[in-house]
Amino acid sequence: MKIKTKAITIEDVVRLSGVSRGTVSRVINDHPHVSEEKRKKVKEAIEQLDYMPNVSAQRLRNIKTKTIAVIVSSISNPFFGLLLEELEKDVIKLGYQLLLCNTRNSKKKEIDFLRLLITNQVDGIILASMANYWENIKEFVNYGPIVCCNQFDPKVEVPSIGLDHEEAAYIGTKHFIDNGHEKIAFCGGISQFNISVGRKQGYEKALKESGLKINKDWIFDNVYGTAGGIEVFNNVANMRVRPTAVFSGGDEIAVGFIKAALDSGWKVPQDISVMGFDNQPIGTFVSPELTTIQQPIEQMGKITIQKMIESINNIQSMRSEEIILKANLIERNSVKTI
Amino acid sequence: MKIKTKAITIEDVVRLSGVSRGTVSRVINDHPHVSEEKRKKVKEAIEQLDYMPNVSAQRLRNIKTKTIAVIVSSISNPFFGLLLEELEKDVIKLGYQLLLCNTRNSKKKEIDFLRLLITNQVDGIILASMANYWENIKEFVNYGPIVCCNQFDPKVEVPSIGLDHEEAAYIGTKHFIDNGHEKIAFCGGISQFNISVGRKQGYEKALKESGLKINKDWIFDNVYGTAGGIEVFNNVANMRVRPTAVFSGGDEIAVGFIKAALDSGWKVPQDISVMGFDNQPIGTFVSPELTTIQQPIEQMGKITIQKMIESINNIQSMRSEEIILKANLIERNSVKTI
DNA sequence: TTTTAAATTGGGAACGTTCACACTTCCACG
DNA sequence: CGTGGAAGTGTGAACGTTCCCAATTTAAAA
Repeated sequence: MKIKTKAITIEDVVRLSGVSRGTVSRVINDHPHVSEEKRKKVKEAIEQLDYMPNVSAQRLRNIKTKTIAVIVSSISNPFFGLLLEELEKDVIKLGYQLLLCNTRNSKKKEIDFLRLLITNQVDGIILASMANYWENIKEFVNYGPIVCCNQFDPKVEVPSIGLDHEEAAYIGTKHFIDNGHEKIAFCGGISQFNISVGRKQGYEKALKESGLKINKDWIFDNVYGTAGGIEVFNNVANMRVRPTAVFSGGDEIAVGFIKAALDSGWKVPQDISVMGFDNQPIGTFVSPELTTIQQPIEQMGKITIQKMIESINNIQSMRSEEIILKANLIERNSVKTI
Repeated sequence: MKIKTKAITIEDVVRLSGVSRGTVSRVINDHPHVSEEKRKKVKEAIEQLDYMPNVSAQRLRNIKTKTIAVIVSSISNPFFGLLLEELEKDVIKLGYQLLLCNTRNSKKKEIDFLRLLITNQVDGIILASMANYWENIKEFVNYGPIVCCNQFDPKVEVPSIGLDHEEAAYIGTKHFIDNGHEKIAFCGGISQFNISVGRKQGYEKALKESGLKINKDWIFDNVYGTAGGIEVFNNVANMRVRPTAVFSGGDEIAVGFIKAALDSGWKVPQDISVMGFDNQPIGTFVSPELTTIQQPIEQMGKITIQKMIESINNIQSMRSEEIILKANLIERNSVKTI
């Protein structure tokens, strides 16, 4: 390969255009108080030299990095994939870059990533998953904007954008009830902070509202992945009084449940109805297609970025603020309807 | 929030430790020629002040960013999710960061991202997907290391790590043949550069080797996603002479095909065998579970990072080099065996 | 015309590092 | 006891910007 040539700097532009460094800088940054004539000259010189400002120097001078870090627990989790896709799209439009921070739920890694804020390597951090308790993170708020996305912790002292999990579970459970189901089971998904708690409340609320009894045997906690769904099915299959419907805390759980049911010769939704959560692509790949709850990921991404930019531009605005989004019911074929 | 306090700089360490700036810098960078006594003093001061070097200043001085960009066409594509997970893991270990570049197959965006190299914003770029032809990208090689991962283009003049798609398709097709299948269909997947071409060659090679005729009607090109799989099934269902096995260029295609088959009352694999590609999680969520070809993503990530680091450290080593990995057959239940 | 304000322009200083160089000290060796 | 070289240390310069301030020009108001 060719030897990397010495970079073109602002001084080269100065020489070619015949104006001063200050003026060139003003042109680059679209500042006022530059005559049209010189502005044109500078632009031509920049064009001709294919000059691009050195970002490191700009960062050093400005203390702005035009970079935002996103902390997720696992990039390969499809939910985060979709969320990242959304965040990236919005962030790029505004001239920012996205730094990928994958924690695998390591508390230490999360802290290391948060330190990016202290060292001025990023302008802000989006916490899309949280491995530590807020107590252990809160100090970082002093070093730059943090926005939470996808989860709530009532203690959090920054803007949080997330789903109303209680309402989501309520809608789902209500959908069962409206279609004549009275014996409804609930899988809590992994009890990540208070997401599960909220969902269970929504589930119970819907039951109570319709005068249905809550049966502890039908509530499963810490169910995770397809394996978890299969396990739940095995439990259900062995019950004397079985539920006719299962609200599950994730599409994988639902798919696992359905798979186990079909494998045991059951018919879905005739013998048992199942509802997923998250509206992941898998839901349409299976038969019957999964009725599920959809998170408004696009909206979540948009608002997160908006709040982040606001926080970056006006450090005052970094206050506790919960933005709660509504879930959507996606009706497909895994729920027996009237 | 508290007002962001003025950052602690090397000068603060100088004052507290009572040595010179140069010595502090030497301690920070683990350079020799520092007495144990002063080294200790400096370390204590750093500890006490919780000092962290300003990365922007280091970058400006060093022209090293300790950041690597990864260009992918879509983060939400599960394959890239897995690959990113792997890349991130290895990169972090070496003290680098990962900048996420999502192109959505936009040629312009890809070019914009490649420009990060020119502006010294990253030390290197991993091209995990390629929206442009190599001709239009090659100039960027002059500005820093580029490594290709996940695809080959014979013209590419940098290290490339990828799957031997020809062999992968050969293995898959052979598996059908070894289990008594003689009428085997092929879905090419999206014809992304020469991936599809290689696969088709492997498919044809296996057939020829066993003296089987190639039937053009059974070769489907540009099939994509579950919808594509369904479409292929509809085609197959209407044939007078139907294949008994389908090799598909992606798990989604395979799942779509199976779904359509089951919906039409077919039995899989009794009535028709199906093989996927990529070994995505979906494959285990469906019934029958999908027999598929697995890409060695972990290995691919590891080697990619290794080549990238080599290229960064020794700019000479940036030459054309193809590293071809072997695929794995994952046997599950979607292929009728003898 | 004179005064005043605004627009335009140039150049020094600063951002926080690391590097190159110069200087001192120390020790080994003849 | 002088000499050479290595180890240890401090300081000025440089990396490439942007900001601030002062100087100059221009335009508007009186």
